[in-house]
Amino acid sequence: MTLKEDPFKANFDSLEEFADRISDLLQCPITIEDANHRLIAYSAHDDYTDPARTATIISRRVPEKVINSLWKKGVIPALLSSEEPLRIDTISEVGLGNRVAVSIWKNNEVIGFIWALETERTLSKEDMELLKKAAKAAKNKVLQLYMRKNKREERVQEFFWKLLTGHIKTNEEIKENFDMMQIPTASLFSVFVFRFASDITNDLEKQISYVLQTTQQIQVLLYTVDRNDFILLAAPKSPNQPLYEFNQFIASFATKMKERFHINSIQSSFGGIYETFEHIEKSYKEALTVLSMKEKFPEQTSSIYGYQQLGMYQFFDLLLEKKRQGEFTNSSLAKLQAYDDKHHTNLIETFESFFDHDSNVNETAKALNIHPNTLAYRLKRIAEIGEIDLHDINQKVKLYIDIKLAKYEALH
Amino acid sequence: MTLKEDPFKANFDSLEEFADRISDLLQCPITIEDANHRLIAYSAHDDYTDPARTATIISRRVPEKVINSLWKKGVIPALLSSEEPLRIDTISEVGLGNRVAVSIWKNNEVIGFIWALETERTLSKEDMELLKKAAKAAKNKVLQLYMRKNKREERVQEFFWKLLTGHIKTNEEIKENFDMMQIPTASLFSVFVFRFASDITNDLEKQISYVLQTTQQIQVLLYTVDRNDFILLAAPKSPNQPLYEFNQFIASFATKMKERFHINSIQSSFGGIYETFEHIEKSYKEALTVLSMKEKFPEQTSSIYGYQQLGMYQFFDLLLEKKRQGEFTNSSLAKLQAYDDKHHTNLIETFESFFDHDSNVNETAKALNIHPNTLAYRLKRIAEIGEIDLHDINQKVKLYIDIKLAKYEALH
DNA sequence: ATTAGTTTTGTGGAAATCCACAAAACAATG
DNA sequence: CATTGTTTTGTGGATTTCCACAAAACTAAT
Repeated sequence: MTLKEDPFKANFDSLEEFADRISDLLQCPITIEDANHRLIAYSAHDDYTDPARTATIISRRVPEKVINSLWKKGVIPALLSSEEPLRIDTISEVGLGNRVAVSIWKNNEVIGFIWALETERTLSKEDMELLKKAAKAAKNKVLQLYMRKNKREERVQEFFWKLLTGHIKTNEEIKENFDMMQIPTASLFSVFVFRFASDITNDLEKQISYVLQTTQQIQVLLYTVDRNDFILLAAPKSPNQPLYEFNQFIASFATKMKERFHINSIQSSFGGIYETFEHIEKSYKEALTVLSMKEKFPEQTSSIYGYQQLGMYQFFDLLLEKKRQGEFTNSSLAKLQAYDDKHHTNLIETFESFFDHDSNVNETAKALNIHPNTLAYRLKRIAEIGEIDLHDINQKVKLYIDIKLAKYEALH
Repeated sequence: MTLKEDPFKANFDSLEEFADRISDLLQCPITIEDANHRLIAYSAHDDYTDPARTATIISRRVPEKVINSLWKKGVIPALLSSEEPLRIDTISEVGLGNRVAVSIWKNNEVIGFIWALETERTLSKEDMELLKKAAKAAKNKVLQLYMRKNKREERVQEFFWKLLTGHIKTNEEIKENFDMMQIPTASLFSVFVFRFASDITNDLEKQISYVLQTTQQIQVLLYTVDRNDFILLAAPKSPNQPLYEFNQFIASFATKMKERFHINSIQSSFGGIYETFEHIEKSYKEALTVLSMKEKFPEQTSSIYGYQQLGMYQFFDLLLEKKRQGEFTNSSLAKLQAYDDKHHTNLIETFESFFDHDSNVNETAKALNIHPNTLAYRLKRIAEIGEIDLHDINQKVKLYIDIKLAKYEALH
């Protein structure tokens, strides 16, 4: 095979050099990414590049909206299932001009992509063939990067577990490690847990990792896997609305996993949002608490992900313990329960739902499929039978908590 | 002194005999009571007696409404301050006909009363003198009764303390003791604690005891004193509305102590209402909890006496403990607090009051002396600053509890 | 099947709450 | 002292809630 037949036979010092070589041959700007769409290398001395490429180079990763759009158009799935180069037409919404892409393979796995922008000229069939060869030639270089990353990854994982289990106590020590491993630090962070239906396989881990790496809604600091839990330390992009950002992230994570990999039924949560790293263990535990509560109160907590949002459920374990010791007997609840049992009524459920719906008569009636007047009548009955004053928030809160607690106890 | 001059010089086997003797001499029905208006003896073979006397004999105590009325008219205070016989005109509301009364004294203390009904005839001045002598002669007999009672009282007190401190465990053993000491048992009961401003003196104890003995709103089973606490085991008259009865009793106890003995500022409470005697210790502890909560949350708990009514405050000690361990951090509260501190606003107080008033805008505005619109504005601000959803009852309850808890912690 | 008691649904008008907007008061700042 | 941002008060009208009463449906027991 002559150099003309395989122009990438030569050795290259760096991937940058390699990118320049392709660029020279094809006469168009070249970008090389890893499997997670992080920039590995790009050709220099290009006259024109489209906004998407510029943004990619600046932030050293492909912008999320571009990735999203490529998924939606089916580009990435196609690249992941074939070694053939693929032409992508302009997607002007995300600043993407015409281009050709090819995936870089190692065994049966995609480990990167090469992009060629068709700014000045359109690639011919031969050019496409050349690009395919380039992808094959790039394999080893990209793989080396991967290996190095993996080794580092192992050390980082060990460190993360130490943090999660509270084996590193002082903030200085933690910061030192962060610096040493070149993990970015953040002023605010929280631990996320994504619980999958079954144990997380290597493939699944890669897919999750892919979604995380390409998500730019949050800043990923560290992550690891524990059986069917995917554990993540992450920081918000801006410190103003961390809660909102985190919730957004969880929602989009779920939809992405579903749309792209057909994985549903992920239970997600995150712990408290803290400023100092000593609280990582705490945040992790809190995230686990949220998951356990979501299991026990699916309806109530369906839209709750953060420990903050867990509200009063935060101390249910504590209360349950005392309840078990026979502490909090509630005669109102006992009376209502007795009445419900005897007359097959739903007074307790009615009260619970009413309180759940912020004491809004109409909403509650709708939720229970009853007439608002029926609700009013039942409430009057509840006050009579349970001997409670429905204007006394204290009694109401107590009854509400006791109802939830009884449910919780039944499930536990 | 001849028998004619002092016709009571002779010995009498019983107080009944003594009552008959007075009755013979004065030609009218005679009733002898102890200091607590319990019937000690009464003359037989009387043709006519008024309804008040009949009721007294039947129930072996003067009906409460009669006592109340006698206090109101100033009769009892007069009898307690003078040895002279006193004529009382008909009080038809309570079925009391014309009569003459005299108190029985021992040293400087009244230990009983003699009542002479003027059914057939009106007593002359000489008759009144005779009655006074009778009162003097009755002293020793009545005193003997007292002594016997006191001895029994001591044993009973010891027993009660064992119950309060949980030193008698089994229900059978407790019942046995109750029977042995001839204390009436009841199907429902609770422990009351009345806390006075200073240590309870002998005099005060007698006054309290007097009010208790003459109260017929509840059934007094046992009582004792612990420094400035008066501890009482009592049962409701009927098992239907124990809560209501107990609350009524506490209110009337307070007014009576105030009106009759000018003692205000009694803190009252009662524990859980139970059916089996093993729970006496628990009920006592609960009553103490109520008092401690009343001390810490005077406004919120001013109309609360029963442990039941304490509602969510029941588990505040528990929560505080966890809070101390740094468990429940509430970033919403923290943010609101920071804002309040910086801008000298009252967001937290506003929210607290709003929740206290069952989310009623008008009431809250009135309580805070602000315009309802101001309240609406503040609530909007609270939602923004604290990042909480004011339609989410869970978050609201949590914030509310955290606010109260912070107050509680500050006080403790 | 009848009946008494309880529960649910329907109706209409009084009362209250909610909402958007404007105006005024206030505090902090340079 | 003028400016700026925040907070409070005022107003009018749309909307919702509340309440009392009547009617209908349902349940359990005779």
